Amino acid sequence: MTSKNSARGRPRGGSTDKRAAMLDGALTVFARDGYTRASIDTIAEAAGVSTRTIYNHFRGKAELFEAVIQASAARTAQRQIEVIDRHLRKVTDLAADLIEFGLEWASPNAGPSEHFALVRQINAEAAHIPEAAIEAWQENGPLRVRRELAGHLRRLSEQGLLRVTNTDRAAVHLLVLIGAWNPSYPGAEPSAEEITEMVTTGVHAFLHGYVP
Amino acid sequence: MTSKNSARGRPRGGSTDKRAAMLDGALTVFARDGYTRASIDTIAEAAGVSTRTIYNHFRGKAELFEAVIQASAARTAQRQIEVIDRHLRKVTDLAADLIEFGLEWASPNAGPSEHFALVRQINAEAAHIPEAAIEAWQENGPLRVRRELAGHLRRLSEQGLLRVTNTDRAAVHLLVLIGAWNPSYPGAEPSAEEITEMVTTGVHAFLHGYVP
DNA sequence: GGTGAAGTGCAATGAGCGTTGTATTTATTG
DNA sequence: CAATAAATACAACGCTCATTGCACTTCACC
Repeated sequence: MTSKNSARGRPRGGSTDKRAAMLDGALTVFARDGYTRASIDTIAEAAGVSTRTIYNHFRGKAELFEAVIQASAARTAQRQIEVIDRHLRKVTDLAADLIEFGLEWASPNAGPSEHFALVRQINAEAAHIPEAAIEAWQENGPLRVRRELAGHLRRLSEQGLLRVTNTDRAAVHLLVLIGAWNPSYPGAEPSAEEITEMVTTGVHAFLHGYVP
Repeated sequence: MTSKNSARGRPRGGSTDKRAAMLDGALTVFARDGYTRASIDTIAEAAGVSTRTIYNHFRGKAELFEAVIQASAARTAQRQIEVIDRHLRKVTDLAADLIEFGLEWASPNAGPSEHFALVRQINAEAAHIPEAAIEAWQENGPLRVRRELAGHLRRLSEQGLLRVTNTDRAAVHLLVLIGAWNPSYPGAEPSAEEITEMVTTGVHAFLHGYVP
């Protein structure tokens, strides 16, 4: 959401939601331009704050970047876990429920697409990010989500609906299958029909495989 | 150094393998540091040439980057297609052959790991690369490889060993399954045992799925 | 041996950017 | 209203880096 100060005026004075605005603006710029290309001036403008305020809240660009990573990962993981629980808590028709889950999972409104652009930046920049920050991000983000999904798969397996030995591996397989679409070029967003086709074929492959 | 004269247009004064050296060095630096962070001086040092020579061969940093992308994609696609054909031309035991294919596919000696680091850089930088360059890369690289794999899957389907309706989709599914491992953090290379487990479970999921 | 293109070393230019200091302005609080 | 903390505008420093020009060297080939 945009803060009370975003468009044209000059925000002044003491308010503490500046931090959220800075994290939001920095997410936008870091996701689009990457760490090195993103400039503090651009981030400050996107956040509606002055560059000096950024340095009053964070020790520097690197610390801001790590804060953005943690914040975006936590928020996205939260939303993704909600999607997982909503569709897999009570399963009546396994294939249908998995497809509905996949559709909401792959639809862009589930999580901000900026977050996934940021993930691409992290994957590219991983060698220049402190290992502790990477591990914290993995733990509070992808790994946490994956464990949640793995738990549901284990339960479904105990109910006899699935045959899973390695639940973590199965969770990874399901996630990559419902997210596997052929991009004409990176950055192109799939259409609604492409998402539907991707999810249905992915779920079908996850359930039955390709052997007759 | 070894002076190698090829039949291609030969320059008068110096040796022509300077260009290959520049592309190699630039690949190393671009893959590790990314486009923005990589400096021309670092690339020149890695290639064993002077910075001025780089500007005598390429109009600038951007053109060098695009040349590196095309060269690395073409070379890697060539090797990957060889791996595909070698293992899938004659299939005796489908599961065993797919596993052997996946093992060589996922082993780092198949293609230089620098190439995949470069791909991560491309995915992150895609918004700042001319669309024509992205499309050329896709066409001569990933899409070409994927079509080759899809052709084999179609043949196997016609032989009754597989049941594939959308061959391109199936190729994507196979590739993501044999490459789906849980990274503790990006950049960590999987061990030989982890690769084996990843490939075998991936092939098994591709063939049979997770439903009893 | 001479020639000319390719390669090299050096220096300089110019722009962009992270970061900091300082004086000023605003909003909150007692 | 006064005091205080937060936010801002402005300017400056220092550094990195892409790019270019120029003189010089090297090497293949006539």
